[in-house]
Amino acid sequence: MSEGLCANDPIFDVPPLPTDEQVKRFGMDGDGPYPTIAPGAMTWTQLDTLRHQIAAFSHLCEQRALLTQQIYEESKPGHQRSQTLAAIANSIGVSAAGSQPSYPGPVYSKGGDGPRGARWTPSAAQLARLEELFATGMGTPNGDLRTKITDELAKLGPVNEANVYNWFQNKKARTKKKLLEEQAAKNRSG
Amino acid sequence: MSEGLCANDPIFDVPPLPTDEQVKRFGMDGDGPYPTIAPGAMTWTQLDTLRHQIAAFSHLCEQRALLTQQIYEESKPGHQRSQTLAAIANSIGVSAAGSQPSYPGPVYSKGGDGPRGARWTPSAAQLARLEELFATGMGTPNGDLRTKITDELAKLGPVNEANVYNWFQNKKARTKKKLLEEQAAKNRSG
DNA sequence: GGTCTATGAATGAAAG
DNA sequence: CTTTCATTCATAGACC
Repeated sequence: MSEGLCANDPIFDVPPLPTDEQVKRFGMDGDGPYPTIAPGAMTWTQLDTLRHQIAAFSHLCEQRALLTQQIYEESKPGHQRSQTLAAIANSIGVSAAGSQPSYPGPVYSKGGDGPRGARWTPSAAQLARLEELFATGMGTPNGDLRTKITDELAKLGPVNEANVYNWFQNKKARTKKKLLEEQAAKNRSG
Repeated sequence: MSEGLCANDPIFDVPPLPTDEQVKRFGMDGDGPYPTIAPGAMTWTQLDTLRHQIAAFSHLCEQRALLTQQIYEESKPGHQRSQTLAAIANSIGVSAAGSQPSYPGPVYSKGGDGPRGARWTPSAAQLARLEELFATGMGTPNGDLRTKITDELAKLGPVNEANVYNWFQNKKARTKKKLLEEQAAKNRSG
């Protein structure tokens, strides 16, 4: 049951869910075919529903991806009908990793105002992955985790750890700020 | 912990997960902050990871839905490609047209339909007050001060905190830029 | 229909 | 983590 979980090659591992055998032995909350052992713990139905939920979202995402691609393709001038999975995968993920990461050399040490380096712009695929990770509730990653994420993103285009760090910092700060502003706005209106 | 589950109007209902209190009383599998009671049952980490995974899928689905809608709308009449489409496509990793934005687009309008999200235009009275505040040497206001200013300006017309924040940011940057240009011009001539 | 300019907004990076 | 800076994108309005 635990193999359908990581549809998207997650950064962190998902511990395997308990097997049916384990559940049978130790029980959920007794609403299933198995005996009650730990009342108050997650029930069998809940666990099963979670699995379904994930499967459903996964399926939805997949379908929407196909649909989106199809609509997009047909909206182009000389559109081609057929769209292979490989092509879709290509459009979503693998873009040619281009040139150098181009992290602006720290400017502080320079006496005058030297020209700053060009700033990093996440590729579409990189942004998608970052958003996904953020949606997951992940905070600013540090240490090995950040390195791991950077490595993964590097397969999708130029990037370095500082970029990843900054992105999460900014994302978090701006999400929070937006929240506070909304609260203030609510006070104003109501 | 149990409220974040059904972010996207799920296909089927999810029974509430056990509350933290329940978990505390009856325990998961001991990898969390709570005592082990039912070894073999789902662990705290597993539960949490499931929630995160669902959140991520949910986010992806949401973005893809927006994209689909945008593409559809813009396939009508002679609509020009909007920044919104590019931004969303960008965020979920679908490569938008041949145009390479090279810069992630902002999203003015959050919703798909309804009045197109128009950008704020300060009323004459608001602008006067803003200029007045800026003339006192005030920098970009934050926190309570920004809320206070926003409240005051709100009496003169529609405005929100982000508008105030942006106005000061832009005002400062462009004032500074103008100064530098004047100096440069002076150096050239003199 | 154009393009030009002023300006609101977004965001990576850096400073505090 | 919070605040600020620098740069860029995108749009409204003026004018042609």
